[in-house]
Amino acid sequence: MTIEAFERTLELAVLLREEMERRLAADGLTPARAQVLRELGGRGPLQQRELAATLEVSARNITGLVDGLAATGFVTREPHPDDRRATLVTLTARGTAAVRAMADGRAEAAAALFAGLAPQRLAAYTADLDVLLGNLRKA
Amino acid sequence: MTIEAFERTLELAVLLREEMERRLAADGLTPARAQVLRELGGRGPLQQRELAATLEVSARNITGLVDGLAATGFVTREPHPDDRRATLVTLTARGTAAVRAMADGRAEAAAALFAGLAPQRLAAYTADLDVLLGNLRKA
DNA sequence: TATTGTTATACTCTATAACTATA
DNA sequence: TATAGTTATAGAGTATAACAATA
Repeated sequence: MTIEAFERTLELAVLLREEMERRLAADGLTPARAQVLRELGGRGPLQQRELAATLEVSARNITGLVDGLAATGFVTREPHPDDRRATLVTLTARGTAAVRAMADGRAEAAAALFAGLAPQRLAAYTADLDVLLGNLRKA
Repeated sequence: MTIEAFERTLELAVLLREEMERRLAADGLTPARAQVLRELGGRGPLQQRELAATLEVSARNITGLVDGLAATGFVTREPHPDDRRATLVTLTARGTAAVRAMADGRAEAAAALFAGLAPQRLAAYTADLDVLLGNLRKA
């Protein structure tokens, strides 16, 4: 019964997304803006051009996301030292704290999600996901 | 390593959502509009009020979704026989065909997703998801 | 008075196209 | 000429609040 498993997988995806959005909203963030912060947290200051390429999104869209993050104090636009056309999107102290809080929240959510699943089952589940991810990437 | 399993689960959720959206877009539908069609397909004509309650979304939002579906020929607004305030959102022939196509597409996507997973693994995976769903609903 | 659905307004995410400043 | 980012414009999903028609 692949349909049964499929429906359940979709439901998990929906609930998980809602849960993550709730957590972000509590920090004053949206999913798209949070993704920008995560990139900056992992790679340091980035040009908008680089953010657009990484998130696979239009340059216009990045302008809006950075506008929002700047207005709420998570990032600043700094001049690029070598290219006066470019800006370097840079985390503020608040932005850095948010990145850390998101990572902590993720670990906490992970522990809560898999609570009560025996280590063997967890390992089997992870291996199964690899198969599914492989199938999805082929399609 | 719950984090590992968690990240993989999130990635599956994202890829699955993208895949489903691609399929819907090919039929000229968006996820929110498709959800309206699915409800109508399963339950017959519904008042907008009922759709709002089912999708857990504002009445204003339903107005917009039904506007879009009506403009693209998937549904019509029929007068409610007993209540002149209400409208009955009703599938057209095109809407009915889209519901059927979506169900077929879902079965096909399910088969493709779980290809290569032995029946025992599939059953174990489904059981594991039950645990995860239970944990999520508690939170 | 309460309910159904609309108009008014607003915010977020997304896109393409035209434009400015700089390379 | 090409690139970085903006303004202009548009569509989709979401929300609250005010309002008209009807119960």
